[in-house]
Amino acid sequence: MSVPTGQCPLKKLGDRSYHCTFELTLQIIGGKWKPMILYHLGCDGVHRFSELRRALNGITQKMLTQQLRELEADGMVHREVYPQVPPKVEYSLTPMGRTIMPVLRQLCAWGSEYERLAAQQEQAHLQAS
Amino acid sequence: MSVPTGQCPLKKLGDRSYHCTFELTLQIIGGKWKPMILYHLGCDGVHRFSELRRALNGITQKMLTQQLRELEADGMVHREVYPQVPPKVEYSLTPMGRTIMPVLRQLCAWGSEYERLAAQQEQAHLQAS
DNA sequence: CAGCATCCTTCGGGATACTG
DNA sequence: CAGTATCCCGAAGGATGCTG
Repeated sequence: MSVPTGQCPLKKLGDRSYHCTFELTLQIIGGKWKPMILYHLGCDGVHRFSELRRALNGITQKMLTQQLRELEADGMVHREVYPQVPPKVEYSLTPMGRTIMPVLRQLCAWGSEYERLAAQQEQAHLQAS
Repeated sequence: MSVPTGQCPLKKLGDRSYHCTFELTLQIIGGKWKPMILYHLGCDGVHRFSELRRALNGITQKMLTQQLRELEADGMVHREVYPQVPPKVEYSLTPMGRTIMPVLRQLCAWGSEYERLAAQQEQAHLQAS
């Protein structure tokens, strides 16, 4: 596994460049909204645009479109357009997209554990005062 | 494990609020620099401020300070100040901070796999044209 | 060396209006 | 419904100078 140091040679993949695979990962699934988008698509399956928007809680239409297009370009998300009126578009994870789910679940599990420990400490702190 | 939907009730932990533990995780270790900072501290151990800055490749002093303070406040990073001239400050992961490393390694491994598959496809595309 | 304070710029992203 | 297309603001973050 590549170790992420600034000293690594710059790699290229398509029009993207990065120093290590960790950085590559962050470029693909990092940012403010992408992890949540992927998580929703992974947990609940296929989603329409407006469903995703409601689920994301606070994301604007512009941002959601933008992030989905980037995920699509990176082969993580599939966009299915139904040629009908009114329009219907469904988003889902590609096979590649599905491979990130175990890691996202781990992140979520880590959060649960952190929550548990932090709550304990908060409790202890209250008792001390 | 909590499912991340906007419909969940808002939870509180300290002065932080979130809808699910996945969101909590992102608040703690998400953002442009934090994953890389944690990864460096986790892989290479203790780091001085200037070492980290060099390793991070492009981060400004202001950002590095800011991110380190937030990680410290969240119990992920330990800051050891040596009272001497010139000053020396060393950063390392706390026990809590170390618990995130397996997940970060998974993210890195995922990137390697993505890189491999994407490179294959790029190759196939070149041959076709 | 490891910061803090300040100023200043960029651009992420919100609001709004319009379309196939 | 699922988008584009603009306009525009404000916070994120860069540059610089100073200090214990």
